[in-house]
Amino acid sequence: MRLHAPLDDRTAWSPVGHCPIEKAIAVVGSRPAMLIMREAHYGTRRFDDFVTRVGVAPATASTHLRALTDAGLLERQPYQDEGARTRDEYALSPAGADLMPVVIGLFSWGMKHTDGVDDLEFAHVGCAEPVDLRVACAAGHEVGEQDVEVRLRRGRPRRRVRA
Amino acid sequence: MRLHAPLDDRTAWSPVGHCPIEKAIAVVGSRPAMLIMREAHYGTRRFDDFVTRVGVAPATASTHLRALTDAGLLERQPYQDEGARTRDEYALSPAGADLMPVVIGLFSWGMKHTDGVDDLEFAHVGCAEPVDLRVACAAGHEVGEQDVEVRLRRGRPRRRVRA
DNA sequence: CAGGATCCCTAAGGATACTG
DNA sequence: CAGTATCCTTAGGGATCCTG
Repeated sequence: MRLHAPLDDRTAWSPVGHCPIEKAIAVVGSRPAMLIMREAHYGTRRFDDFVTRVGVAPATASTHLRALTDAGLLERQPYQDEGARTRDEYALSPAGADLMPVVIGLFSWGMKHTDGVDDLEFAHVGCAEPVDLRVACAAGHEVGEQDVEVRLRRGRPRRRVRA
Repeated sequence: MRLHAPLDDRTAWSPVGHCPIEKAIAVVGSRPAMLIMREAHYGTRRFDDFVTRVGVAPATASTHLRALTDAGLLERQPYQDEGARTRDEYALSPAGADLMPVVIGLFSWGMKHTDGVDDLEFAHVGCAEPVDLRVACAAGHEVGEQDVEVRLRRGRPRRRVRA
């Protein structure tokens, strides 16, 4: 990976404060937040399940579930078990689902580069073949670390998403 | 995303403690660590550049550069400017380069779902087309959040990487 | 320039207990 | 079950100063 001119002039340009990675980290950069998102991707929706399966204190779960909901990654949805009052569960929003590549990326990296007892993998439900991430350009070329550069976006500025 | 049987029995199975994502987070889960890895991908190699461009205190940079080196994501390489003594710089190791999908994933998510002034994108050096992540199976099918499941790996256990 | 050592300080998270 | 409230503890990180 490299930086395209004029970004490669690092005396003039620094990502500090205006980097999308920093902003993403501000939302899902903590351990509880990321693990809650993992669980949400695994289909977990209820408070107590998050507490148990993530392994955090209720207060921590509460804080982060709220923050992730406020940030738009989770959506509160009412449900009602028979004989019980209505409660809320936390479902993945579209923005939360968009985090899937990051979840898979961390998972794959951990499987490959850390030691452990895990023998897990992702699979395509349709054809049962293993699933992996690919980094590719719009022309379809698969690219490695050496073949990518960061550049200023051309043309019209991207559409702003209203909060 | 879903969990394949028997993993979907969450009373019997929990990822707590043996999840590759947890282990990945233990290494790059902090803000400074992830931003240092971002910088390493951008080509930054020298201590002071990390301090400046990540925006952390020297002590913090020192701590995390050491931890990332110990974890095998960075490699210390001696260099010598003319008239100065030899010093070390920190280069991306293969394991560090393997983190590229995560870096790109966080970047893309941040660009799409957070507000900001940034107009950056990744491009393929070869053909200048924009680069993005794709989630695909071995058969080549591109898959979305609904089409992925986590299952126990079949066949021979994966090769262990010696430390 | 490339760090190590110290101090300090705050925010994050665990434990526990309680409520609707 | 789904939280909230309170307390407590610690690790992370900033600031500052110092060294090779």
